Amino acid sequence: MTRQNRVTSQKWQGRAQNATRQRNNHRSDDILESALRLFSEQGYTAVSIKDIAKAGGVNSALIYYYFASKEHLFVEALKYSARAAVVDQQHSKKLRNDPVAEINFWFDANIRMSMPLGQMLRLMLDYRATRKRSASIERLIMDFYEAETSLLRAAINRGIKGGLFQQVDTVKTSLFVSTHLDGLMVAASIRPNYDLAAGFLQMRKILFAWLSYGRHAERRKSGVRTKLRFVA
Amino acid sequence: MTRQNRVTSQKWQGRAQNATRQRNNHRSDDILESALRLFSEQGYTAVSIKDIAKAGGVNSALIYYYFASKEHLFVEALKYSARAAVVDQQHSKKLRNDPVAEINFWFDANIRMSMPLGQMLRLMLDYRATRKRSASIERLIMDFYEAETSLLRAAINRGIKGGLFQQVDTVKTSLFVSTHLDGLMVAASIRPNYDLAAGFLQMRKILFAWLSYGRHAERRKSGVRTKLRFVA
DNA sequence: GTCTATATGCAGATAGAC
DNA sequence: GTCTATCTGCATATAGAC
Repeated sequence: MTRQNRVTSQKWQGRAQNATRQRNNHRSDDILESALRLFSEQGYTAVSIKDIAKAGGVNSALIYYYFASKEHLFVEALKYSARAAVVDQQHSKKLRNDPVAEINFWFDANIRMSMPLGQMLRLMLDYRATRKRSASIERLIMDFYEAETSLLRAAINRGIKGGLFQQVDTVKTSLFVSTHLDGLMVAASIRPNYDLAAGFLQMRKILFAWLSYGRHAERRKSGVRTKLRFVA
Repeated sequence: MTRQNRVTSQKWQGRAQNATRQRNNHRSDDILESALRLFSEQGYTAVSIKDIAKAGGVNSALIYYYFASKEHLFVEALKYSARAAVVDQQHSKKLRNDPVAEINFWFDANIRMSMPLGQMLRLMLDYRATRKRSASIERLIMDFYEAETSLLRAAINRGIKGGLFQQVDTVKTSLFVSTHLDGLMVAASIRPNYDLAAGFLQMRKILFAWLSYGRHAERRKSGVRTKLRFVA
């Protein structure tokens, strides 16, 4: 590693730490956003530094002032996309006593965030392709999927405890949904005219069927008539 | 298009037609297999012609004797992978009167073929990234997904007609499964230590729950006690 | 911080001997 | 059909003026 690499790397780490508290919208952000978009659209090797510079309206040499290398820029773009793709979990807290509404909210949030989610997925796939495993990125990926499913897992758990859902394995069930989300993203990327919204709807429908699978007989016996709000 | 391009292109088309009847294992097949493997592992732009030549044990110039360009080689590798990834549908015909067994067989076949399926998926994603839409490839992709789901759709249909399954939308349901398959493939590519077999099992479980959702009460009333072979 | 100019290497592709 | 040798251009990355 050259002297300049170390310097640039440290400088960036400093900026990254500040990024959360102060919203300094610098050229480096323009670069990151262009890089994220182009990398997710065309893949790492297909995109040149000059492409990114052009798209971001900056000089190509300036990229090397902010980032040590193309590789480094890619990693920072991946981190950037991870921050952008985390689904906002604030608004769902008021729904804590209604698991069905909470899960519906979670799906809506994922539909809204499908663009950054798809971008991040493509970058992660790209990352896996060429580059050797880095502990920090490995951690980033795991944390992302953990954040993605934690709300869902908690909501299902509350639903089970409240007697609304059957006793499913919450870890396996939320992993199932998370995997399907990945499937929706790639299907939307690959298949011509794939209806992403319909895909989400179908997933929700089948998930709720699964969660209440076997509950019908009981409900009928006990005379409880829960309205099935979630059936489309 | 230069003269050589046309010639090479025609020659290849000739070879491709013969490929089904006579198994002439030529250098061009070595090249295709190496190309498929490397493209699926590292992506189109990350792999050089010389990488492919080295992996296939041939001279890099020879690739241009068999293929007009790197682009052409990629497309042929995609076609090659599509042929390799089509799930064998012959053995399932004897199961025609047992939809559950047929669907279980279908899942097993997909697990067995997960490697070529994953390869093809990654190539298709790569194809979408840079290259402009080509009608023949567009067709290839649609045909592939049609072949993937047609057996499943037919089996579900028979299950419904036989009173085994509830009246689901067979198109939406099989699209759901197909989308989930994509999700399983990318999850296995991206996530560290992802358990692909467990993912398949969970999908199957939830699918069968969905297919018999609402049937329990009826069965209980009529006294029919179908053994739930499909529950793990 | 931002620019111009450029070093260096490797990629895709071709010519032509055998 | 298969090889060696090579052309051409573009990519990453750097030097250094302002």
